[in-house]
Amino acid sequence: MGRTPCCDKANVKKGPWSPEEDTKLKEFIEKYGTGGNWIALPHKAGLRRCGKSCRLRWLNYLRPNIKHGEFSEEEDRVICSIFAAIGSRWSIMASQLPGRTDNDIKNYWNTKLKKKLLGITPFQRKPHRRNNHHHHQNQHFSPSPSSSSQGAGSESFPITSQVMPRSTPVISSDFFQVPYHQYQMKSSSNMNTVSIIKDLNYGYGGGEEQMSIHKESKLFLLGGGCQVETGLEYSLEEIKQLLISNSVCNNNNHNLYLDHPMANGKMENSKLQHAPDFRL
DNA sequence: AATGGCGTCAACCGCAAACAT
DNA sequence: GATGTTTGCGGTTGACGCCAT
Repeated sequence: MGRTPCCDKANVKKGPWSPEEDTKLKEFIEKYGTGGNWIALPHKAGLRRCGKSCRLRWLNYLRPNIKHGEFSEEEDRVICSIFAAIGSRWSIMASQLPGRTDNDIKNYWNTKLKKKLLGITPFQRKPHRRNNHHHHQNQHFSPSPSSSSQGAGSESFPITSQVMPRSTPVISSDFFQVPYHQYQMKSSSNMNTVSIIKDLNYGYGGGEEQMSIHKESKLFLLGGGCQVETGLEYSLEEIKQLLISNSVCNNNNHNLYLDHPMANGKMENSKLQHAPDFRL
């Protein structure tokens, strides 16, 4: 029994959206809303598109108040902070950055910010001009020599309050796989710190709360059955070191992952299964 | 001028969680 | 509680444009 397809793949259009399709989708949603059902929406709106595709187009591009163009240093900091704390949780980052989408942030991280942090200078090129129906999107990050390593070692990254609801036990990126339970991010009175609180209500029932921690990088707090709060302050230099060390692991085809009940059986996560044994 | 390499970004894919029945 | 459906997420891919040769 296979997975039921979300749409009739033979009859849906794929690839870039035309301005006409954009208009149709936008007008339909503005008029009727999504109706709580993306799967049915394209048919109602007269679009030959998969519901998922419509949703993505709306969320990443058409919905109001989407911010395109260069990221500010403040936004860089937020992204770095969250990445250092919990890894590639793009949607959480997006929730911290009004107008930014997870896709945007992911692209920005993968193409620019990561390199920027590692000291690779990716910004010599002039910004691209995209093709016709994407002309409106690119005001690329303009290279700013001062933005890459300025303040390294002394600056830390502020972040505002956010509860993080998801419970996937392993996160990954091409740089990292780091563990987390469910955490709450708190801003402290000192806006330059990020606090992450482990959610006590979230548990795997075993009482075995041991986790492997990247000690040097202040990556995570340990539970041991009680709530622990740790103020995390990441400097650019620390994040850079983190990237480098994980990059090394990555090059050796090792991934970092947690020593945790979910990782030791219950979890049938392909990422875990493929992760070679490399425990911190 | 031609073209191959590379960077960027929108969009797709597959998986797991959340929700509905 | 079991099963089916939809949504949300993160990783990956393909198309496109710029740049160097």
